[in-house]
Amino acid sequence: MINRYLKVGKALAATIKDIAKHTGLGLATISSYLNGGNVREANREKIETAIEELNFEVNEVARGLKTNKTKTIGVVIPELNNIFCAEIITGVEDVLRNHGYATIVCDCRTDKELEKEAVDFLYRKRVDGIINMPVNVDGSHLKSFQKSGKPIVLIDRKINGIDCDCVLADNLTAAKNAVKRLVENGHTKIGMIGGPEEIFTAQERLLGYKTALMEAGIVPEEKLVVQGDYTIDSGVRCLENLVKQNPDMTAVFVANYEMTMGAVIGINELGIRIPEDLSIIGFDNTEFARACKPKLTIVTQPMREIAKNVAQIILKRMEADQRNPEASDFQVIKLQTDIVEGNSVRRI
Amino acid sequence: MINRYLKVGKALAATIKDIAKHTGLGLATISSYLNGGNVREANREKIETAIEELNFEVNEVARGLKTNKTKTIGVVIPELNNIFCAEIITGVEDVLRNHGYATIVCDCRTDKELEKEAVDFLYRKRVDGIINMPVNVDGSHLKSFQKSGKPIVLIDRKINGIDCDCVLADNLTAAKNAVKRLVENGHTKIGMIGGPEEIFTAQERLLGYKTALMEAGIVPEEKLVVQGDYTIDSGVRCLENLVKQNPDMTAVFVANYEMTMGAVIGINELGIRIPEDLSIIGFDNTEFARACKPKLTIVTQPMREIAKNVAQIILKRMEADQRNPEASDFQVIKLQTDIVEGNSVRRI
DNA sequence: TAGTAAAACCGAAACGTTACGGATTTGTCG
DNA sequence: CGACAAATCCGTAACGTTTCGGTTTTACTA
Repeated sequence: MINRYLKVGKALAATIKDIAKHTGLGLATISSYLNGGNVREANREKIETAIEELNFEVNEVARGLKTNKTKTIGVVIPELNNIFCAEIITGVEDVLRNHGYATIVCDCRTDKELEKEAVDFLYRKRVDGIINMPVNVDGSHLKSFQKSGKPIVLIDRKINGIDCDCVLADNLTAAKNAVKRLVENGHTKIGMIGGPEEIFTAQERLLGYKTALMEAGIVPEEKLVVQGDYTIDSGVRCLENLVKQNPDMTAVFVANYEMTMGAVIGINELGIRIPEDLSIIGFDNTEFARACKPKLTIVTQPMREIAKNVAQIILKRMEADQRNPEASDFQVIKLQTDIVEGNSVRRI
Repeated sequence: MINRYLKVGKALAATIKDIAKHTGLGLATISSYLNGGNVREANREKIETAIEELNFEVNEVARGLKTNKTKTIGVVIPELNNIFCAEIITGVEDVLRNHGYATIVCDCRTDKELEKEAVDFLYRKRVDGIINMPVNVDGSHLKSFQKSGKPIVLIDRKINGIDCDCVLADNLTAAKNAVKRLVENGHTKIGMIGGPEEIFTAQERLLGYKTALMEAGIVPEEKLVVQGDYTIDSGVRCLENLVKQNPDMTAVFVANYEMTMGAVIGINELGIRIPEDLSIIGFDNTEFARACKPKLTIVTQPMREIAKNVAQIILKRMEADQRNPEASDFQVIKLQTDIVEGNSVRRI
C-alpha cells in the first residue's frame, strides 16, 4: 500500500541490473562498459540500445558510495554577491564540471561560525576536496577536514597553520604600483582605504602602500590610513572619515572592489569632483570603472587566471592522492595584477 | 600492499558499525538515535561519547543511496556573474542550507546545449530538485528530469510546456511604471533597450513600455526600440544605435542591470550628459545606481524575496511529493517591483 | 510479585554500484 | 584442427546507511 504510493510519479529509474537483465549480460560487464572497459562490439550495441530504451543514467550516489569519491567539491566563500567571489566560482565551476565534478557553493556571510559549519557540512557530504577563501584566518575550521586526507586549496588568503596549496594575486606589488602611480603624478598626501587587518591580503596591500610611499621618500601618516571591512557601506564611511580628517589629501587608494564603489558613492554624495578635487585608484571590476564618470583608474586582479589555477591544482591533487598520498610540496601561486588606465588621477 | 597505500593518509572514517561495536549496541539503535529516535538515557550517553571519540560523521552518500534522497538541489542559471543570478543564489542557498540541503550551482553561460547538459548532470547526481532560470524557453531540457517526479521551480521566466512552479517579478507593471514616470516628466520620445525577444520577461517589459506609452496617447515607434542580449556590451551598442537613429530622443528605459551599466558607459563615452541631454531609467542594482553621477533612477526587483519564495516552494514540494505525489496546482508567484528615485530624469 | 503494554532494541536485507578472482570465449598460429 | 594466450565475461562481496519485523527490556498496574 505504502509502496504503491511511493512508486506513483516515479519513473522507477533503471539500474545497471535492468540493463543486465535486458541484454542477458552480467552486472560486471555493464559496469565495465560504463567505465570505459572493453566489450565485444555486439554486446556494446546491445548495451547501448538497452540504455537508450530504458533511459538509464548511472546513479552517481551509489557509485560514490562504492568508490569513496563523490566527484563533488565544495567551495566556501565569504560572500557570493561579491564580484571577486562570483567570478572565481564561475571560473572554477566551469573547469570542474568539464571534468565531471559538481561544485557545491557555501556562502558563509563572512561569519566564522558559518564557515566552520559549512566545512563540516561539506565533510558530511563527502566532497572530494574543498576550495576556500577563508574568513577565519587561524584555519581551525579546516583542521578536521584536512585529517580526511582530502585536498584543500585556498584562495586569496594564505593561512599559516594549514598545509595546502594557495592561489592569490601579488597584492603587495599591486598596491605598490598603484600608489607609485599616484606619487608619479605628484601626489604626496595619499589616503588609503584598506581592509580588515587580520586578513592577509589586506596586510599585503597596506604594506604595498607604505612601501611605495617610503620608496618615494614620503613618510606614511597614521591618519591617512583607514580600515574598512570590504563592504560598500564601509567604503562610503571610510571615505567620509578620510576626507574629514585630511582636508589636504589629494588622492586616495582603495583596496577592494566593494569599497571602491562605496568610495565613489561617498565622493559623489559629498559633491567632490574626480579628479579635480581628489584623485582615486580603485580595485577590481573594470566594468564598473568604465561606467564611472570620469572613468576610474583601477588595479585589476586576474580573476579568471586565479580560478583556472585553483581548479587545476585541486584536480591534480585529487588525481594524485591515490597513488602518492605522502604530503608533497604545497605551492603558493602568486599572480600578477594589472592597472587599467582611466581619468581619475590628476597630475599636480 | 595496495590496500596499505590506500589507507595511508586517510583518517579511515568511523562508520555506524564502529559506533555499534564501541558501545555494544546494535546497528539499528545507532541509526535510530541519529535520526532522532528514542534511546535510553544511558545508551544515549554511550553513543554520544563514542561519536565524540571516534569523531564520527554520518556518511550522507550512503544515506542518500538508501533513502533515495540526496538532500541536494541543483540550480541552473545563465550567468553567475550577473548580479541578479548571484543574488538569487545567495538567498536560495542560505535558506536551503539551513534546512540541510546543499546547492549545486551550474552556470550554463547562456548556452542551451550547456543548459541541457547541466540538467542531465544534475539528474545523474540525483539531486532532489532543480531550480532553473531557463535559457531555453521551450523547456525541452527539463522534460526528462521532470519524469523522475522531482520538483522543478523556475525563476524569472515562465515556460509553457512545463508543469511547475514559477517565481518572478511583475515585469509588465515594472516597465509600465518606469515609462509612465518618464511620460509624467514630459517625455514623449522615449527609447527602450530591451532584452532578447524570445525571453518571457523581455516580452513583458516591452509590453509594459508600449502600454505606458499608449495609455498616455503616444504611439510607440519601431525605431525607438532596440534589442540587446542582456550583456554590458550589448547595452553600450544599443545605446549608441538608439542615439544615432533618434536625435530627438529625450529619455531611455533600459530593461536589465547589465545593459543599464552598458548604457551608462555608452552615454559617458559619447559625452552625453544625464539628465540634461538624456534622461534614463535603468534596472536592478541599487548600489550601482547610487554610485553613478548623477544617481540613477532605477526599477528594482525584490531579489531577496524572489529567492526566499523559490527556496520555500521547492522545500514544500520536496516534503509533499512523498505523501501526495499527484500533481497539484502549480503556482506562479508574481512579486511587485519598486522604483528607487535618483536624479537621472529631467522634467521637460 | 505476576502480568502486561509500551518502549527500546536487534539482525538481516536491501539501495545501486564497483572490484576481485576465476571462468569462459575468442582469435591466432603451427 | 588443436592448443594457448589474450580478451571478455561473470558471480559475489563489499561500501555505510535505513527499515522491516520481531525480540527483549522497562515501567506500570493489580
